[in-house]
Amino acid sequence: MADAIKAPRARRKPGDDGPTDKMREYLEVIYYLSARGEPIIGARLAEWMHVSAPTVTNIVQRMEDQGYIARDGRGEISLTTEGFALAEAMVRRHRVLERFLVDVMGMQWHQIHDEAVRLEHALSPVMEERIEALVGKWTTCPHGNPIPGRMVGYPGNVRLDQVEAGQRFTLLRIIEEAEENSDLIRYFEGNRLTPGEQFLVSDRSPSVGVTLQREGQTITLSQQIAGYLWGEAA
Amino acid sequence: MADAIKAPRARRKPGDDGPTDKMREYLEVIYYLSARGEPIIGARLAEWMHVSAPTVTNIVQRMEDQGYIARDGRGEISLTTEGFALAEAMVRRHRVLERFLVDVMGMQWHQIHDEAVRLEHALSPVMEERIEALVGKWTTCPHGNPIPGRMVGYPGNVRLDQVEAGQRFTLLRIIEEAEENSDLIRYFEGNRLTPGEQFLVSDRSPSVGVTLQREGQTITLSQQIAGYLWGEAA
DNA sequence: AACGCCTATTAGTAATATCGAATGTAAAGC
DNA sequence: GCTTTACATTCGATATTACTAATAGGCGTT
Repeated sequence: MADAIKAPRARRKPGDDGPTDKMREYLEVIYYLSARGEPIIGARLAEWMHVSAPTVTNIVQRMEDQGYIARDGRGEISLTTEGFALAEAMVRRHRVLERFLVDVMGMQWHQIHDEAVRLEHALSPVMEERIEALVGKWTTCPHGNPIPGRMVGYPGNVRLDQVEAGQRFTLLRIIEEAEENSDLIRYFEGNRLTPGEQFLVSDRSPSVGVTLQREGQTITLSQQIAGYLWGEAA
Repeated sequence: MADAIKAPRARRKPGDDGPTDKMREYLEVIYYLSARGEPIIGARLAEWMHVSAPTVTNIVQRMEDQGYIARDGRGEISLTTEGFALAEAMVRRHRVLERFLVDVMGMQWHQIHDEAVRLEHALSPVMEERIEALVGKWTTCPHGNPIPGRMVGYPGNVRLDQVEAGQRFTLLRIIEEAEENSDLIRYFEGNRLTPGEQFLVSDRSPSVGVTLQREGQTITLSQQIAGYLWGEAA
């Protein structure tokens, strides 16, 4: 009867299939960390994934066994060729989805990251293709992060927490690390700290943070928050 | 850092939370079986879910413990009030999603059931509300099955395999049981066996099945296949 | 050198979801 | 009445994802 044709299940079976959904999530996070230039260690992954250290050890070991990541002597993690391809595919899916959620579904800036995380493991290739078609020309996600494969040589690699006082700064992207925190995203949106905006960096110090000027408006951000905002300085 | 606000994970934790995603899937299937009027037993669930009998026993017992279903002396399953509400919410989500996948995403008839199964566990309430808004006035899924809460007193409760020869039959719905099989759905679509179509039932016998006439076209369906097509007879 | 922090790993446990094998049970057929 | 078939269950096992508690290494400060 109706069990003649069987749709493949999302969840992986026992041993030798592909990476599990969770592994894909970890790969995606590793991609974000390496884009930020931070050392990729278990403790960082534990923070991102909101899990304990042993949980990370466990999964990381399995991912290493299956050849998605490698580790040097000091435990630092890097993506293998295969792992990188998988990670990039996830990131692509995530950012295209975010664009879709804003443009087609009419969702709000601060809602889309979590929703994309929910959905990105549940899309069939057909659905992914339809979404790609609907987002059209866009080359970045709504927060300004480049969609892999749709953009080469992305600018915006200057971190606001490293811009000299007196320089002009054009905000181009709010990095993924900040998107986890929807209150923060709401704050950015409410204060027009969005891709494309320009500022004068009037002051910077490790203790106070970064002070921005624009049309009579003054915004002071902590060093940490400023590190989430990347763009161009001139 | 970015772990201040934590999005709730889809997957359930230990004991006392809500039903797991898998339990929700079983509840949905139980709803379909009861709509068909079939006895709801473990073996049917095993077929639908493509799992072994022990797997069903395991999950069914946990669902009973948690009060979503009840069983009579002979092991027949029924939904509790709470289980029914959960099941209906899943079915609603599924059918609205199918409509969305056709109308908004431009997907094809035979693709949408599987895709909806994938996605229906990954939608946030916000996303669900946006999808509802986009499908507008519709009261049924693309296969003609009613969306709970959007339709009362649905007609189309006559099964084609029980229509007397000589009667006219208006096809109104292709039941969920058939949707699993995308080849079959493709066949229905290719032969214009779609909701709204009218036929003359020219012949019916247990061995041969049901024969339909329309504008010089003759279609013969097995009893089993005809049982997937519901509508009105006159 | 000793203390403490960050990090990683082991060990042990748990929940979920799955399996195959074996066993029981009840209805249906002969 | 015996057998077959369908169905349900128990048992033992595995994979994945998680936790806590305890252990241990490295590195910097006092």
